Amino acid sequence: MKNIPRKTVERALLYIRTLKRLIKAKRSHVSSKELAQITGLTDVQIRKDISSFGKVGTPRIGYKTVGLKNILEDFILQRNTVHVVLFGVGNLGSAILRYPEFQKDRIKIVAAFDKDEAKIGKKINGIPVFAIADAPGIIKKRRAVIGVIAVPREAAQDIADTLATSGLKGIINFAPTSINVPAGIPVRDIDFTIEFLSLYCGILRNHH
Amino acid sequence: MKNIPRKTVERALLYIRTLKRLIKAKRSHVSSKELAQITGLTDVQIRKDISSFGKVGTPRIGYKTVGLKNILEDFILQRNTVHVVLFGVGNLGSAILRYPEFQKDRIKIVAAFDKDEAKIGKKINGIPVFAIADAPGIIKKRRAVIGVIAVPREAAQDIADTLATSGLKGIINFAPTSINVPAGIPVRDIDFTIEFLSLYCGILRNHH
DNA sequence: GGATGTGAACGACTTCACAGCG
DNA sequence: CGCTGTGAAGTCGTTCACATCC
Repeated sequence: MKNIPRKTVERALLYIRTLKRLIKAKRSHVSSKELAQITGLTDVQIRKDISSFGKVGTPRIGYKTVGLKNILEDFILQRNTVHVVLFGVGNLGSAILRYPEFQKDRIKIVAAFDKDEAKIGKKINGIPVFAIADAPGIIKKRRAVIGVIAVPREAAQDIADTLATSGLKGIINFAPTSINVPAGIPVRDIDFTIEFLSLYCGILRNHH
Repeated sequence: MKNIPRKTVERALLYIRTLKRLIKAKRSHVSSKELAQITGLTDVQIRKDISSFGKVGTPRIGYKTVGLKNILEDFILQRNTVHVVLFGVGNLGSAILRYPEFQKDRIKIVAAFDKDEAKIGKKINGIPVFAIADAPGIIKKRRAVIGVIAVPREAAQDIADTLATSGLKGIINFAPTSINVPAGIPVRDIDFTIEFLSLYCGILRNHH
């Protein structure tokens, strides 16, 4: 099988989620057109995406919901559970620790870290909070793969340095700043300010 | 001036943020190369982006930090403050209400809404919480432009319908589901699960 | 006939190579 | 020279048109 483009992977995760819902609703088949309606994409795009995983649909009938879900999950996620650690148990960090959708999707936050003595030793939503100095050991012991940065901007780079040397394979960065990490460790920035402002710019442009 | 591509706009917001920091550090000029280092982009990309706003740099010297910041802000944001309303004062919603970076960047959350009677009438970080039924009136009175959906998945579509008929011009959707809105209202999905899993997929792929 | 699957055209964005200028 | 600015080439992703199959 060829290399799947990143965008296709992202949409595939969306298809998996949609298929789960359809399966729960006892639907045995679904067409690309219906998937398009639900996801807000086009039917061609969906067929193109799915075709990268092989010929799995049947003309005139569509895709088997269960079969397609399994194919996508096997190929994309390999049925693993993703172990995650989080840095920064502030407002945003706590909200992430309590985010209810992760368990359903094989994401497990296995530890949190903060510099605040008052928080260390506590549990939030069952997840223990440790001192930052303990991070490397716990990351290895709990087989964490992804690190989440939810600390204030000023502290982000320090944390990123810690992460990079602890064996984590990827970073989600909520801090509103670019962080420097060694090549080979992918970073996903989730920057609320940028999202809000760029949406606003788009609105301004459309109204001339 | 031509139409600025969306990606360029997003990066321009990043440049503005970086320039502010440089200005605070009393730097009068900066080269595309240095901006590239700080932001993690390439210098060519930065010159290309900036050139869409006119010829503002001087060869051999670089860009004037203050001048460039003003040009970008004027063109992109038009020096407005963006008024935002938020739906869903749960863990994530509360964290967004308390997010400290918004004020610095001309984003102002002017009201929040929740269906929970216990929360209505309270203030969080100075932002009042109202009943959802009050949304259309308050959105108009406070000139809100963007609505944020931070409610559970099941409630997201209902809220989206409310938003669309209240005169809001754009939506930020944190709920892990696609929402249907009338054409002409742009939606930005910020989907934690998708971000985590697609990062993980990329990691899996790179390690074969 | 009505759906999937796909090479080809198209479009958007990035990178390259180099012109221009202080 | 060193840095900006930019047309051209290249890359990536989407859309189209149509062949294919039950």
